[in-house]
Amino acid sequence: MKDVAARAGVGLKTVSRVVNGEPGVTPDTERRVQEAIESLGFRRNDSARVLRKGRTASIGLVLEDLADPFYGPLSRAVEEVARAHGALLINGSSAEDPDREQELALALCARRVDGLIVIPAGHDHRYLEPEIKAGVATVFVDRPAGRIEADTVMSDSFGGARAGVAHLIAHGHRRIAFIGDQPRIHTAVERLRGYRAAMEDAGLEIDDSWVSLGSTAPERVRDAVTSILEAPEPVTAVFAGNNRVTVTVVRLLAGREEPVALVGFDDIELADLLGITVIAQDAAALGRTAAERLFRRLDGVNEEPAQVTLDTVLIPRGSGEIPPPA
Amino acid sequence: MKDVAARAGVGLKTVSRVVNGEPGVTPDTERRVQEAIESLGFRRNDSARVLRKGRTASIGLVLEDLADPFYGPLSRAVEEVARAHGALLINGSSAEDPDREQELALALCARRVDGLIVIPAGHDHRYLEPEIKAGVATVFVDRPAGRIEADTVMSDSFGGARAGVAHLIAHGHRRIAFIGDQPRIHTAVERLRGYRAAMEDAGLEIDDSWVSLGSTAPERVRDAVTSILEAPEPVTAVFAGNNRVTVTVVRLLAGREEPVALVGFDDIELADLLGITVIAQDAAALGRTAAERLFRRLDGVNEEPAQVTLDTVLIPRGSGEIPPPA
DNA sequence: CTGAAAGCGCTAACAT
DNA sequence: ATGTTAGCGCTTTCAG
Repeated sequence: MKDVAARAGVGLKTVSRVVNGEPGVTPDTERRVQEAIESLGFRRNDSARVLRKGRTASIGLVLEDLADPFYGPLSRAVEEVARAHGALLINGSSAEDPDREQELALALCARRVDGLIVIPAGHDHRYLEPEIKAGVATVFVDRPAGRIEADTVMSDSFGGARAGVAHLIAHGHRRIAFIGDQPRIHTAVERLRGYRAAMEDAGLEIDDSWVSLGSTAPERVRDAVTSILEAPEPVTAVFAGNNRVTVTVVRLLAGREEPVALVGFDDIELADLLGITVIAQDAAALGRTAAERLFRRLDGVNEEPAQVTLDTVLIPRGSGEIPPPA
Repeated sequence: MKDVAARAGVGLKTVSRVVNGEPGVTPDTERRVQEAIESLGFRRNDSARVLRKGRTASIGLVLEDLADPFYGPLSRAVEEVARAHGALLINGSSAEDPDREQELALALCARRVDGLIVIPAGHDHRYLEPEIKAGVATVFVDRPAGRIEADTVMSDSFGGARAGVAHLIAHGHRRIAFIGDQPRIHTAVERLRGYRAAMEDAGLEIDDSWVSLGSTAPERVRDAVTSILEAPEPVTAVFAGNNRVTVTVVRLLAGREEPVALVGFDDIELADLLGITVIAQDAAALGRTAAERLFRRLDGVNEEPAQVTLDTVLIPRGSGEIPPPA
């Protein structure tokens, strides 16, 4: 910038004005400055600008796994909103590890992102308190924040699971398994709660052996489902707690003789062709809503932290409408 | 930091040393400084650090669509490598728009990312020349750079498509359609070239009506496939140019009486269950290789820009082994 | 309309 | 082992 000023024969501030499109520069000087910029290949150093202005025009997104198809549309929606506000997106995966989540979130804060969208892996977010106090707008998505008050945007896991299980019950099932993610994950527990509620609504007893929470690794899910289906009095239907579980269960059921009904939480690509009935949540809406909340805060709106819950939709495609064997 | 120094009763540099884990500080003073840091809730401002050090410990990733499942594993692999090098990932989608690609890439450069990984949307990357000269390590992935010399990591689109089409021919097909992405996309053209080569290898003539390049929007693909299949002498097999095309074609073929063979470029989740034969590329390896190259450059290795090509794998699952009607 | 000087928070280089 | 000084490249403030 100094060089540009020298070359154009003007003061530093004038260059700054031109670069930022501020008023108060003669068209003529502006042209000279532009020429100098071109010929020097100058490009403003945003780091310095940030240091001075205090705002980075970037937001951080901490998610669980960049490669999980569920987060694709979510990230994209966040990006879209960020872009509309002239902000860039910095993101990383926590891999479901609370320490890594914290490390990432704090690294983003050290970069002075203006805001933070977090899909929590851990249950204690007090480490973010100083940052939030220091002005980093923060919104939690998909799962609630732990031990702090903060904006949260989630899907209705409880209601969705309840509706899904009720659907199976309506189709005649009485013995229904629930295979979910690890119990430390909030949505897993909520969905299990929904399952229990639906069973209770119908006056059905749950056998403990029908319920299995744990890693979504294919082997674990396979073992769980197999042992449930191979019991003396096997279940006739399975409710799968999320997209990864569903995929594994579908593979498993495909190899069996007797049909087993299935409803899965989360929609999956090509689920229509495979006839998989699902409870779909709108990942893009989740991201969009969170990002919009974030930028509203950045624009100075000062409301109480709120919990927003988005509805899920039951999409019947066949697997959930299979009746129990006669 | 100043405040911390004051509170701990030490000099500025001592605090800096503690914060950065540099040697030359008594355990005792270190403790005092740590206490001051804690009680003040201090966190280093990386913007200032960047300004001073010239390195941001962050890299930019410009891809085409954050939500495309193909880019999930790729981004994740890049993130993994970045993380191993202590760098953060800033990313954005070009939405296949060259102007947006440029805007994004330059915005990232203005943030002074150390390196840039670009999945090109455009064909002229001379706009990056000053940046590269200024030291921004740059690697192109999935498609080649336009009008500049640069590292490039790609899958073998030509060879993959050729093998896929040869597979169909080996199963008896003579009339094979090619449905691909827009002709301005390098991989689309390469795959078409592979198709032509395989046909020529087998001494087969191609009817122009069998080939259709264009948007991957479901409507466009549907129209293209329908018109090809409804011709007087329809094709007996389809080669789909990428994951999005494949998905639409599968949906379409599912609704038909007479079986049509299909091989698709790119693997898809659940393709195994649907029995879709594909040419799989290793998206994670693409990202990993690119990122590793990038960091090798950042570590000062100075080699000539190279073009790396990764092999694809044919995965037979049924759809590609359907023989033509007798 | 334009410019000079101060300083954002940090680190490198050089004292002490 | 610790402190002091200068300056990274920009914007803000205030003076011309």
